[in-house]
Amino acid sequence: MSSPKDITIYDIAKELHISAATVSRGLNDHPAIKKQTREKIHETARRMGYQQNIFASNLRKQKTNTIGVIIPHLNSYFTSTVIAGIEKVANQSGYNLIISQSLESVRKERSNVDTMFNSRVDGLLVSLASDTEGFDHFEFILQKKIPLIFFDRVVEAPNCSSITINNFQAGYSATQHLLDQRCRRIVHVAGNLRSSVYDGRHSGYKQALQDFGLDYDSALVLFPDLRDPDPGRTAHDILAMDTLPDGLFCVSDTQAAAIMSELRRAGVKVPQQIAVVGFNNDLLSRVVEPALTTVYYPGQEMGEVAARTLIRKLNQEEEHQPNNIVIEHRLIERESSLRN
Amino acid sequence: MSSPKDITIYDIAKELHISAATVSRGLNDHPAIKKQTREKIHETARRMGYQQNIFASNLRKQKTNTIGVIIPHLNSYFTSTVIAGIEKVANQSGYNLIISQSLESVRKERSNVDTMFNSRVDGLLVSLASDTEGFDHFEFILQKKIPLIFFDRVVEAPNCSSITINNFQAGYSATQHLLDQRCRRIVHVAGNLRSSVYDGRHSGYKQALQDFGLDYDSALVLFPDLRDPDPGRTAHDILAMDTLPDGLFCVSDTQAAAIMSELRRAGVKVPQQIAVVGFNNDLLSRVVEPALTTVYYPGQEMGEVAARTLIRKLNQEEEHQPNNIVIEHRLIERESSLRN
DNA sequence: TTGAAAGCGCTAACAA
DNA sequence: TTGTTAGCGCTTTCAA
Repeated sequence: MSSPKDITIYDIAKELHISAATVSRGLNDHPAIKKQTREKIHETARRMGYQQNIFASNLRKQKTNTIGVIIPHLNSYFTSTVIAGIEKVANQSGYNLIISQSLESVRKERSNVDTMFNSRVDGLLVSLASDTEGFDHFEFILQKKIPLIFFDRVVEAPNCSSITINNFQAGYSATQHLLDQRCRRIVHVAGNLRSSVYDGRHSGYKQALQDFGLDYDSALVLFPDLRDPDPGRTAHDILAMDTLPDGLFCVSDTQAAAIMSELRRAGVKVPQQIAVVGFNNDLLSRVVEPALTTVYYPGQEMGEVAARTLIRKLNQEEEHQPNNIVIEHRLIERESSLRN
Repeated sequence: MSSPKDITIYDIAKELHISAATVSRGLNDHPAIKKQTREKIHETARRMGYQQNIFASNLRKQKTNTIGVIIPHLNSYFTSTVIAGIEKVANQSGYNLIISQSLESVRKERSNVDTMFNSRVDGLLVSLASDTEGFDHFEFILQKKIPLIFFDRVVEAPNCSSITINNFQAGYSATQHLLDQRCRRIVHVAGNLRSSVYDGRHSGYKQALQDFGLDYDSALVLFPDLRDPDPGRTAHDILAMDTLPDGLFCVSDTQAAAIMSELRRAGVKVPQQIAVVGFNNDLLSRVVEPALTTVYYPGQEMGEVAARTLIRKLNQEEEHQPNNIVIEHRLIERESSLRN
């Protein structure tokens, strides 16, 4: 774990002919310690190369100053901005992070929760795997009174706050945008409807059609496997439809971009024949051709809000009224859907 | 940190009328414990909802079973495959991970190293920020005898193994490929030359030109800020050149894709007028149009090898002969550079 | 303003 | 095969 002999507070105490308790207080800037003593302690600690032993401290304090973060995938622009936001707030408040990915699998998620628990995280920030159903693998976390907050992909749970966008509204306005562009046969490339975000977007799609007086046609809703997406097949499915659709609303930019690229390879004109809307404002949405219309929502802010909410709860700053915080989203119109 | 009263080995011991030491041994499957006792211990532990207190264990064992990983950015396909590889091997061997990003800044990297040290990681896996020069902020890690291994973006350091690809060769063959495609005026969009990977790729580019009998022209080598890339400006710089180049070798796919998209927007034909080669085989390299020729190297494997090497060292399985492991790379030819 | 002392939960040397 | 015991390094109560 480290070199033969680490410096402890006892070494400092001996050096200064004071007690270890005083050294401990001095290092933690306890107000009862004389300023002069405190400074001497700090200086000696620095000189001797002292490093606190967090384990001893944690063991004693019954607190780890660590926040666990469980996310479906590291591998996206959105996720990495969320984490940057969490990290920023956490570091400001003296918390460390343990991050792990569920890779969209409940099984892995379950084991992640266990690991987090064993690491005695003070609190947990979770965005669910897309095939997670139910809440049972979090029950014991709540029983142990470990604060738990969901973000983005959430689940209704007693006593848990959540940070989301209004996915229904986002799906609604994405679809409405396509309708405004004179699309009448709109394919929705959906995600697992067990997942709150995909369910919301799908419902929004449905409602927008209905409000426009169009029938919902389940043949137009596709469910590719998000864990192992094969945009080639999805594109193929679309091309094989009796009547080609004229609009495409995908739950992610990566899906949208990949499918769009396949469609164009097959000679389909975007947006003239098929207008395309993605989701997330991923980096690639600006790079593909045509640039993707997409729904933007601020990952960094979502991360910051989630972390701040958790830390407030950890500090008991307020009665833990669990509440649902909704972050703003925005449709960004680009060439992939503009037909005028 | 958890509910009022956690179950400890003493509770189990009392329940079974045996000693805490026996419980500890039983839980750790110590061979000296009778099978029957061991099973009884495990079962009681499960029944009572026992969870090990890692801090007490770490404190006692002077070992954390944790590996620290410092990387420039979470936000790329390559990085996330590397981490998946590290995670796989680490979990198999019972190690946990602490991950943090330097965001391409030495300052943040330095503080990450400190945090890792304070968390008493058993070993450290590092890919350097692009502006890192020198090695001083790792000195104390080595002094404390914490095994340190670099991967991808490495630095010459005493007693440290490293896992890389041959960036010189990769840069060489990317450039050679462009020369084969009849490019004679090849722009290199480089990275900070302090960084091993970018330096290697740049040298390879240089050497390939020279071997082909072309002069190296520093006006053709651009250095965009990787932390805040503005491909618009880089593209603009290229378009403003007296003679337009006919080839483009970028140190990353994201750069290549973004610049290519700008160039095409300005009416440049790719690959006919300018052939483009990227690096990393990022997800987007297959999605952009035309698909990007790129250099592939296996992130997952790099991660696995790095983790395996570190764990071997931690287990002292072999004399720590520091060595340089080189992973294979491969040029993937796609439409963005094929002019025939 | 400081010190003495107990104990957080676990592991391992030594003893039986 | 199991138990006794000490101690990892720190914080905090109580006392001075």
